[in-house]
Amino acid sequence: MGLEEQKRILEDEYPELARPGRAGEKRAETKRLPPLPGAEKGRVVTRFAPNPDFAMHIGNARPAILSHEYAREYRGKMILRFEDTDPRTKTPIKEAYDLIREDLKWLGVKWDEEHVQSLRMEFFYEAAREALEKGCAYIDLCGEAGRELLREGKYCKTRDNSPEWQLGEFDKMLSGVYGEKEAVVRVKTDPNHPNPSIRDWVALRIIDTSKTPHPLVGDKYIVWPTYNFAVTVDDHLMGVTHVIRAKEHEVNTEKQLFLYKCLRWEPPRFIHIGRLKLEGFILSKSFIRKIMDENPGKFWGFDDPRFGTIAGLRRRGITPEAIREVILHLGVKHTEATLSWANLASINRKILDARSDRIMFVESPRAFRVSMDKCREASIPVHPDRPETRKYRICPGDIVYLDSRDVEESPRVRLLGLDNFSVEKERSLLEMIGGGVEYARKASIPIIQWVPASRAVDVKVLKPEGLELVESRGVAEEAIRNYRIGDTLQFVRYGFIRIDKTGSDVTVIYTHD
RNA sequence: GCCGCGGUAGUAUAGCCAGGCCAAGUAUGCGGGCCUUUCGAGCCCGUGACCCGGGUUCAAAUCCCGGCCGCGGCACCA
Repeated sequence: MGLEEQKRILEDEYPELARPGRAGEKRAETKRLPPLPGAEKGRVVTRFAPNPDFAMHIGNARPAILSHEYAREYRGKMILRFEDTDPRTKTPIKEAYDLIREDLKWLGVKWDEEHVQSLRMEFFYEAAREALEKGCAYIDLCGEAGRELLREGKYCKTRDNSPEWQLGEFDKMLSGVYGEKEAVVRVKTDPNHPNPSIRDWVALRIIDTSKTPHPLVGDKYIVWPTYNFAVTVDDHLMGVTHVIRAKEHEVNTEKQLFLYKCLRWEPPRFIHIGRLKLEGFILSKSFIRKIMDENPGKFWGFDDPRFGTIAGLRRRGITPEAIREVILHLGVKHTEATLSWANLASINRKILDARSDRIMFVESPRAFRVSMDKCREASIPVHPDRPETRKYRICPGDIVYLDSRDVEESPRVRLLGLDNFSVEKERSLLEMIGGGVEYARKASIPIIQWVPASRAVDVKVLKPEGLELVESRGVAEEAIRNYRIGDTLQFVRYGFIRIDKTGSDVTVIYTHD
């Protein structure tokens, strides 16, 4: 069926669809998120609560983007809260606070409020006193034995002491009377709960910050809230209505509900989503740390394009729009999802296509002398959707570079924007045969990219493949110098790339085809 | 081992709560075609799935039970 016929049928049968549309418009109608349970317009408060001990990866981006999207959809607000209450085993990294802020901004996630838990310690102490006073929590002075007792469904006898005693002991904890592991605040749940970790879970513990100082507050505090306690208190204090977090928190939700109930706080709605993996990429913090340690010099840092970190994807040329679209498409499903690279690349390609200028790049270049009757001007479109072109004056005897594979595959080629030639490999000669683009089409002569030798720039292409970075070299039109680090381009018939380094030669990272 | 959650095409997702309009929609992938001075984009056509077994019902992807498989959790981590 010819195009005209297709158009006619479309217009006859579906006139409402026949209006010319652009790719962007189609994407605008991306699927909507399912409604938030119990949400009221203007009263939704969500939060994204990362631990600043590492850069963000695409898995963390999921709750961040969903929290933002829902807040926006319901005209509510979103809170960014750094959960840095463990200076001992998950020590926060000072730089990570900014890295996360940067990544979020880049992803288009805008937050309305920001808090840092290590700067809110008084609130946690206050809440602890309230819990102690109301009999929702107690001080466990049994040390290691306390945990053992709970494992057997029993508990430390201090559980039954009066609120006055509890408050008194809490002050002693704060003033440094007890060392690590000697005293701990527990929330009363059910000492016989089938899940032992839920039995009277720990709300605050002592961390000797003279040994393991906190990057923000040093050794100012020794009594630190645990994740579950800090989260519950802050979600309540900040009026969070909807918590969207990974499903590894399901048990935590159950723990937290005991506190909400005892303190008569209204709990938010909890939505648990599955973890997200990206095909062919490593996301795990610990694994990234490990391979970086084991292979000094091999990786570039958090933003290595071989990692599934936000910074890595950015450096590779993935757009925030594509990440957002993919994540919204995933929705709030409970199951684990493995994002296929092909899918991400496809969405990204459509976005990049519109905004990436075209440059001719030749991999493994081979020089050919042009043989023709007179000088000619070649016009290379900067972008197929726009009229601008780059002009090259090519004269008999000039040298051009062609991809050696292209000349292997065909005895005749059309140099894009110039003319048709027959290839004489032995003499490294291109003999003009003319005939225009119509002839090239009809005769199935491949239209290939080429680079004038007099105006070629050396280019190094780095292609991430698993844990390797495959390097190849070639030449590109000198027009590549018009672009800066961070710009994306399409190398004609090669793929999309992002400029990573400029200098005497140019280093680019291969994004995808 | 113990607790919890889930299983729709190669991948991802819609539908499941409120059973029929679902011989299952969409994206991507794959095959074919159109268009095009790129093997890109766009357009058209095609391909391909309800984990298995029982039950309830006039009717089940949807509800119930069992099995299998997958995932999460079982910290004084977040």
